[in-house]
Amino acid sequence: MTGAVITRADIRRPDLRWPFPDNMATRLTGATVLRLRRRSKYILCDLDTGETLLIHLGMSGRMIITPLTGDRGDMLGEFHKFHTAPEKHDHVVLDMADGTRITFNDTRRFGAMDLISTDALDAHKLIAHLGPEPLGNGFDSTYLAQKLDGKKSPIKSALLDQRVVSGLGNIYVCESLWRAGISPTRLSGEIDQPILDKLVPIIRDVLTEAIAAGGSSLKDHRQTNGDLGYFQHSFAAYGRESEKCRTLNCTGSIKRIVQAGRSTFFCAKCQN
DNA sequence: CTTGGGTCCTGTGCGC
DNA sequence: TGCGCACAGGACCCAA
Repeated sequence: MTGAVITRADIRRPDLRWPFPDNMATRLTGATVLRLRRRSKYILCDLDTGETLLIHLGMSGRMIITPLTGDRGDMLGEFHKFHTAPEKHDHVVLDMADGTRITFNDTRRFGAMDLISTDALDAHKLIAHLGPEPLGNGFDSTYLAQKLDGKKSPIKSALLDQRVVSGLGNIYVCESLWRAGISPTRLSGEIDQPILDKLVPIIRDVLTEAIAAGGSSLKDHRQTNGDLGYFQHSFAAYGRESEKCRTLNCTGSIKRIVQAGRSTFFCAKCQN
C-alpha cells in the first residue's frame, strides 16, 4: 500500500466493534498512503491528508490483497482467489490506483477501524495508555518489576494487560510462562526480580520465534502471502490440555484453567 | 484506584 | 440430522 493512492473506499456496513468515523469513505478517497507502521496490535496507515487509518484485526480480521483486474494468475490458494464481488464478512474494500484491492474481512467483527489526525495519534484513546513494546528498549525486567509491584492480579492477567506490556496475546503469554517455569496463578506483585530477569528475555524469544514462523494459525490467521503460520506446531502449553509436559524430566501434564475469562494452559508440576 | 466478570459477534465441533 | 452448549489469536466497560 505504501505510495499507493486510494481511488475508492467501499464501506459496506456502519461499524465493526465501534461505529466508523464520519465520512470515512470520503476522507480516504484520493489519499496517498505515506507509510504503514504498527503500534501494539494496531496497524497504522499514515495518509498524505494528515490523517492516519488505525486498524485492529481483533480475533478473526484479515487484510486480503487481490488484483483489481485480471485473472487469478499465479495467486496461491483460496485465500488469494480473485473476486470482484464482495464476499461474506468483507466490511471495507479499498481500491488502489495501482490496481490492487485491499479488503478488510472480519467474521466476528471484533476488529476496529478509526481515522484520526496523525498528530493526535499518541493521545488517541486506544493508543494513549499502551505499555511498551515487548521487543523494544522500554521493556526490561526493571520496568516490569516496577509495573507489577503491588499488583494483586495473577501474572497471566497482568501480561495480557496491554497497559503493562503491549502486544502479547493469550498464546504467547501461556508459552512464555511455561518456558519461564512460572505459574500463571502467581500474584504479579510477589514475583522476585531474578524470575522477572529470566521472564523478559523468554518473552522476547517466544515472540521472535513466532514472528519468524509466520505467527500461529489456530483458524483464521494467515501470513501476508496467504500461507498459514506454523508456530502452532511449536506450542509447548497452549492447546495441549492433558498432554505430556515437554519440560525435560517433568512427569506432569498440561492443565487448562480459566483466568479472566480466557483459557490458560500450563503445567502445575514445573510451573511454580 | 484495582480487579473480575460480562459483553460484543459468527462459526465450528462435540455430546446427546 | 438436529439442538444446545462450549469455545475461539481481543479488550472495553462497569460493578464491586
